[in-house]
Amino acid sequence: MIDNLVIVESPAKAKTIEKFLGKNFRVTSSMGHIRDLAKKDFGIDIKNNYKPDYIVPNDKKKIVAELNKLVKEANIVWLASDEDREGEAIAWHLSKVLKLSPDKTRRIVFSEITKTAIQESIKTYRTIDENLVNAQQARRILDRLVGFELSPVLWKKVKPSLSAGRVQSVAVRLIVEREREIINFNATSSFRVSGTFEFTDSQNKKHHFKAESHKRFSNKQEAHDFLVKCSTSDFKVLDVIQRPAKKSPSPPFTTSTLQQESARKLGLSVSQTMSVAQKLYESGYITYMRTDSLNLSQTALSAAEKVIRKEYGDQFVNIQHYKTKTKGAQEAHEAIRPTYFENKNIEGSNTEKRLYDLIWKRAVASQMSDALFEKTTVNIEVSNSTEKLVAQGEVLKFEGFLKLYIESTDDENEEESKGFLPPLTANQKLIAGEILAVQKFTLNPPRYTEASLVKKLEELGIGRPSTYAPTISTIQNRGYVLREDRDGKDRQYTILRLNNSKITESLQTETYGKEKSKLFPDNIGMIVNDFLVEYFKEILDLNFTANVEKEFDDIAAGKLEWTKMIDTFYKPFHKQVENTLAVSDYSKGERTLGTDPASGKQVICRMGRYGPIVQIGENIPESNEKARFASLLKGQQLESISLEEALDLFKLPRVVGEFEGSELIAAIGRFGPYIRHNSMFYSLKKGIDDPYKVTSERAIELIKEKRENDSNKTIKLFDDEPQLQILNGRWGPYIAYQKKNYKIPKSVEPAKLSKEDCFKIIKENPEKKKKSKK
DNA sequence: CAGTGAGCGAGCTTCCGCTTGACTT
Repeated sequence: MIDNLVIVESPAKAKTIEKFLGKNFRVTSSMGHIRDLAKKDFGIDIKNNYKPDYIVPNDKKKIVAELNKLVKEANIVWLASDEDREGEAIAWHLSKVLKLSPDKTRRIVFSEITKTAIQESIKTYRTIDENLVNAQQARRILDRLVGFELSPVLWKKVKPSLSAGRVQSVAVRLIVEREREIINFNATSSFRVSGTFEFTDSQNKKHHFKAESHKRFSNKQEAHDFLVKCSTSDFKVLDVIQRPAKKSPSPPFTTSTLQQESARKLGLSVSQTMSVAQKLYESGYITYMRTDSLNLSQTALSAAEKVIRKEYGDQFVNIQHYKTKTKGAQEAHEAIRPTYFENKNIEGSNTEKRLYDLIWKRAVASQMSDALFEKTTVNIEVSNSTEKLVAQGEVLKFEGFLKLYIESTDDENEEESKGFLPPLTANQKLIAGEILAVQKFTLNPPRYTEASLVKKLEELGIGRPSTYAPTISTIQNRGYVLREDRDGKDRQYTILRLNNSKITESLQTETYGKEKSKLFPDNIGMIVNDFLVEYFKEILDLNFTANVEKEFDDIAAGKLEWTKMIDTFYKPFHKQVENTLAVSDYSKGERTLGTDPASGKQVICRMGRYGPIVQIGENIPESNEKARFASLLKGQQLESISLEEALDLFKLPRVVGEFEGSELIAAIGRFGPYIRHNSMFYSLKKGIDDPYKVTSERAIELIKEKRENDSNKTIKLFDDEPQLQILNGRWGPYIAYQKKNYKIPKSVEPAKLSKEDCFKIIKENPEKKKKSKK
């Protein structure tokens, strides 16, 4: 017999709590939700006032069976799932599925896992809050209705297997719209003037420093005019303004900020971060990693305080409570923090250690004092101009939390850190050194990274800590969005240089637009987005989630009937679905690019069966006219391809010449440009060869080079067994036989292997397991 | 891996949020 059975959501949490509760309590876990809507017929009886059809999914049956067994033995069952909408629903589903009688069931909640909080919750148990459960049911059913009605519309009107939903479709929209802003962005430039100045102080010591113009000069002529004035000007200090400044530490991590910092500092993707954090949590090193709360428990605060006092001293301590500002935050947990602040280091993999270090530093720093600075601004008078130059300096007076932790930013063009300024006073005469006017271009809005997209979604109140990583994966798996690097492009900028009263002009080259691990919309993402925005404006609205959340709050407060809310939403929505099916065309992102100068026929681009294509002319059976097709290259988008680029696609494959009686053909394939000869493929060299221009001489050179390499590749052949080869590969020597490759054990010398030895290795090699499809 | 693009149609796909392994590489 079990006196008290406590059910929480996660096994790691169960283990911790069991320690706090003593012998009369048995703690187990439900592993999250144990029931969900059936997939058949929506799992909702729409005609019967949206009656949900809940089932226990197969992978939860085992857990439910175990729980049933434990419940039978228990006197009292304590439902201790999280203190939020989903947690309340989990408790309710448990009570239904396990058929818990009200007299032996108690609902408890605690928002931090500490002994006092848990013992307190046991004293203040309650019953299940039906209103809160109804708010969750409304949330669940709304998501199911939206997802399962919209997705099939896409199957019929765009492409099978696509998906749409309240969260993912808005995520895709953000990326598509940002890309269009970037495509339509026109960089403008202006000139920024900066110079070095020199003076000698009363002790005869020389100092120099840098200052720059407040004003940006809109063109070269204006900048030049200013430099001309400077060339005959005297310079002196107009005034020196000093003011104190401070910088406060960031709050401890939530899921979203952890994902952002871990991407910036450790280069991890959103899902990598979560799986490493999961490991740390299961090992008991950190608190729960899916949270939107900034709160730290009293116990945690005291522990942090102790560490700071010991390691840095009393003046570094500044214990404070952070308040969550995020829309729709549910605050069922603490912020992410080390379980034991005393543990500065942990055991584990390299990545686990580094992520733990980040979490530890961030949590400790959040309880440390502000960093104090003194900022100095020096205005400099230019005698021949009304423009002033400004020098700014910053001196750190007290390190505070900066001793431990500096948060990174996504801003790639952050101001370089301001340094120390020499002691300047008003009226100090200055001698100008070199003065430069440098052309600076405006920057396009930044593309999203996985982590900055999570940040944006969180700001909009869309999605939850447990779904950020899966959502980011879904939109990539559907092909809506690609995570890619892009090479930068070169551009020239002008520098005007004033030195010894002479102005010289020079051109320099800079790289811009280089991208690393950024999210780009792919063709299908843009087509789906445009379709959904056109026909389902309300759901694609960035505020849709925030709007329905208000109604969920009303349901939770008992002010609104959940079925009524769903009905008000569903009736017009469903009508719109039917209307869309009736009126919309098949959506393939078609765009007319212009006319082909050679044939005078129309050139269009669109989505074809195997991907995006360009098409010249049409298939007209009566006149025997055939359309010509060409696939877009990787990286080209239907959205932005020009007529010229489209026509270029038809120039390949191109016959370059002849060699050994066979044609040399240049083309571009999946792995880049190549030369085909006798059904063999020879890659063109990146950055050197151009498939449109490559000559037959160069092609033959490449073929000979490859043959030479291939002959070095061969270690041993067998006359009586031509299929068997011993070769040298990228990872060392291997055996190739019937299109399969086999590793050669390190202990043997490849060249000495006999035919029999090879077959023995082949036989002993374990058959590779087939990739199982989920 | 080096190309394709018509049309028919059975049977399938799909949501968000709460969890942790079971799977590969």
